Amino acid sequence: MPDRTAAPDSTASPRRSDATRTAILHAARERFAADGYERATIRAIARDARIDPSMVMRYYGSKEGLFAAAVAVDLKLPDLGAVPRHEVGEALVTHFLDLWESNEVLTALLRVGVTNQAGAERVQDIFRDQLLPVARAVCPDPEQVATRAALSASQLLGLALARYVLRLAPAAALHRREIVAWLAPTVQRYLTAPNP
Amino acid sequence: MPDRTAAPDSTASPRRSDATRTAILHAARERFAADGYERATIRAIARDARIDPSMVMRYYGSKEGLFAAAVAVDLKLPDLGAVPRHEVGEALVTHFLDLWESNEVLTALLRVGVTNQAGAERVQDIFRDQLLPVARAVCPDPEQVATRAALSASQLLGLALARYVLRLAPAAALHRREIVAWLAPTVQRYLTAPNP
DNA sequence: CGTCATGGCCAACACGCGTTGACCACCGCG
DNA sequence: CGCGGTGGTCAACGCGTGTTGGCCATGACG
Repeated sequence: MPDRTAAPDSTASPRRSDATRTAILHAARERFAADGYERATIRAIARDARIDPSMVMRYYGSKEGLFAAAVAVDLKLPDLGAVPRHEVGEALVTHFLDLWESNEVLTALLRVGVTNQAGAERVQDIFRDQLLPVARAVCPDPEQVATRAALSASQLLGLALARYVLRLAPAAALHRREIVAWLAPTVQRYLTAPNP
Repeated sequence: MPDRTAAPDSTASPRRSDATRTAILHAARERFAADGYERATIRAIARDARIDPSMVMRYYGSKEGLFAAAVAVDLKLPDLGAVPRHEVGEALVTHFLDLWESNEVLTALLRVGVTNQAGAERVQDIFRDQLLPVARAVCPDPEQVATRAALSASQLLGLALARYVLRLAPAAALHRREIVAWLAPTVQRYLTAPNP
């Protein structure tokens, strides 16, 4: 039996069950995003995908396995080295806004990361493997890259938290361009300002 | 039966059970902070408090009632009107750092607020009743108070999220004075800068 | 046509949960 | 002394959970 827990892409013959697999993943992302890890039950996910709960176990092994497959996310961050230096803040903020609004996988990741140890580690991985390298391309002092990337992450995650998860009314009411106007200078300073 | 669900302080005769009540609240805050709402079981909280689970029900009615009692929090925010205008950012950041590090109740509130509807509403209440009025004392344009307070909250919550909940390594490693040095100008700008 | 892997459903298991109500021990007041 | 309220334990209930294994349909292939 080949390892079919990954996304049904790339090489090799497509199976008849690929539609079911993606339906499960889709429903899982929705439920994890809406309910968090514990309250997103396999039974509910299976109901959304119109299949039997035991199929989820067959294809993903366990609830943890399903979660891991559901939040395997590529942020597709732009190469900040190719962006004018004084626009990196704006580039990052707009990119993250696009991500949050196009895809519920980030909401799922954040919700689960807050409650679940495995989820938190997933967030740490993404920070280390995807955000850190991008920050490295733009930070002045290599020793400060981690700090500056973490500060940027704190502001970007904090806005997503207030806006998409906690739904603080004024944060949810902000227009996209307002968010960019306020946050871009902050991230810009965190990443490129010479000094604290 | 008088309403004894609140903290055992203020007027009226202290009961013999007050020690148990506070022990339950203490254990509840620890568990909610460490595990979130769903995984913080009444049984585990009772075990920590060395009593029977049914006592929790007697004193707090239900798990929801226990949570409400456990996260009734007063941020004790300083009067920003009495602070030099160019120091309000620093004052807020240091105050919040004190809060997060002295008291696990904020961690509990954040963890539960992310997973639980009632928890999210609690955070909204605190934002509206405690942070908004303080921001009003320092914001230039009254129409922008809510926006500016929400932006400040996003940065403060975001740092707490990265540092105390997700435990991103570089955010957890930051020294207190570094956090103040980086975040104070951000919050200062959100609250008092004339323009986006 | 037979056969066998594949996709899918159903029924059940063991477990932990929030919650309930019956029961006991003690202390203070009449 | 008696007795009622207060603080506390114990055992159980009903429910929903993740997970398991057995059974059926179907379609590709020899």
